[in-house]
Amino acid sequence: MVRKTKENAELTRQRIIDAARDVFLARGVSKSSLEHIATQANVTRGAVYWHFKDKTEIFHALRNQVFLPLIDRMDDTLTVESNVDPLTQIENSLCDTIHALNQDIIMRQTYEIMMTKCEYVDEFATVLQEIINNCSSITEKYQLAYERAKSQQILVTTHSPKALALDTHLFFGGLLHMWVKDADGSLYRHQATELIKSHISLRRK
Amino acid sequence: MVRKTKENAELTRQRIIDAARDVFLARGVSKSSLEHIATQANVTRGAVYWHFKDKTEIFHALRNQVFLPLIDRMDDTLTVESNVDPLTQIENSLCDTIHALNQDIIMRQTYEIMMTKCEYVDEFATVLQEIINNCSSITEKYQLAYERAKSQQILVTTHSPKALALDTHLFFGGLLHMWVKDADGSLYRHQATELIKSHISLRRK
DNA sequence: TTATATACAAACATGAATGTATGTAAACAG
DNA sequence: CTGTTTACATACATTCATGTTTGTATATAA
Repeated sequence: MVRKTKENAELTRQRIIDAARDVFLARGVSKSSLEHIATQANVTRGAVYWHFKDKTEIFHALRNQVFLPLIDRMDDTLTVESNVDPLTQIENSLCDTIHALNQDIIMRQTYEIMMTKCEYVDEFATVLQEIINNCSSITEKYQLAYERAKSQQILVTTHSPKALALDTHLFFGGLLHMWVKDADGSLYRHQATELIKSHISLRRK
Repeated sequence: MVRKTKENAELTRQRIIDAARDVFLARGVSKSSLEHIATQANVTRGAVYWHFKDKTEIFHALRNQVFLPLIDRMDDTLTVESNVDPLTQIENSLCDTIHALNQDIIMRQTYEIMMTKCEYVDEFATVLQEIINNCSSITEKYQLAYERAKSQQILVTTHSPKALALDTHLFFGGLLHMWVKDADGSLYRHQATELIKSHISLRRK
């Protein structure tokens, strides 16, 4: 009953990734065995080992499916020439991410895994560096936007675009962490966009 | 060669906790076996099981040794009647925490374990709730301080103390996360206090 | 001084998880 | 139509972690 067609094989590969997300979320990455994942995907470990070298490879596939598109998206809202002012651009970028988290279960679960169900040691330690690098590039985008805002004279004059960019990035990083941990939504999720707007309006002249 | 005196036993207990911190940091909590911890502490698993029920109990002992004093300390800087203005009080509270992180290896390592080397599932899931609760109470302290600042008319008038408190808390949460991840210190650690001062000065009238 | 509880070490039993090796039916190429 | 490769399932070997049990020397209480 084996030897599926190519498309069918790709489908089981995706099923394994989806299963891994569920299992990682429920048991944490390190306590998830490949047997758990295989069972959840209705296959055996044989199939898992056929498609992936080990758990780490599944983890990266899982992560990339969500984060690679996301980075592109943030770039879009921030760098594209648009008719909205730069401060609104930043605001939109942040709100857009929150909106995406609200809509997309997969994205939500993936974030939760990365932030509270994974230990960044050994083979996962490199991910931390990737995260740092991403943060730096995002902060630069913020800074550029704030500089545009400054030249348009809609920005407070007391602070440098760089300092404001870092502050915004740290604020949003913190918000994401609390958003994820606030599972019932009562503390942060329900007012996330308001917090963002408030944050941005604080630096509008 | 066994049966130490009471003080001596308490000493090995502490040695086990210290060993666990090292091992957790290097291998992550779930991949740390009690054998690893015992070896690092120069005892056998027998000693570990004598002092602790299981790994979870070591984890909590580890955590409490750092976080219980820390919470008290934050309360002190924020609530004590002092001669500095409330905005400076908040600033000092944040800077004080950063300063403590810089000075205290144990605190630094414990933070790192909690933020990047632990999976919050099963028995650790309750810790997440504790974290949320702590966050809420800290945010309240910020809010009270901002309200005092408002009544002293040193606060920007455009934003509510509550919104500012949340923004500050999210900023600082984000900063702590990046501080911990920025192991070589080049990106966030070296300018942490400046970022805090900049953050606070943004809301000074 | 002796009995008992303490503070461990050492041995044992069990259960999992991993990686690999082997088997196999069906897709696909020629 | 047939050989080969694909996409898995199954079986095997090994390692490792856990919890418990038992042993034991010594501090300590009575």
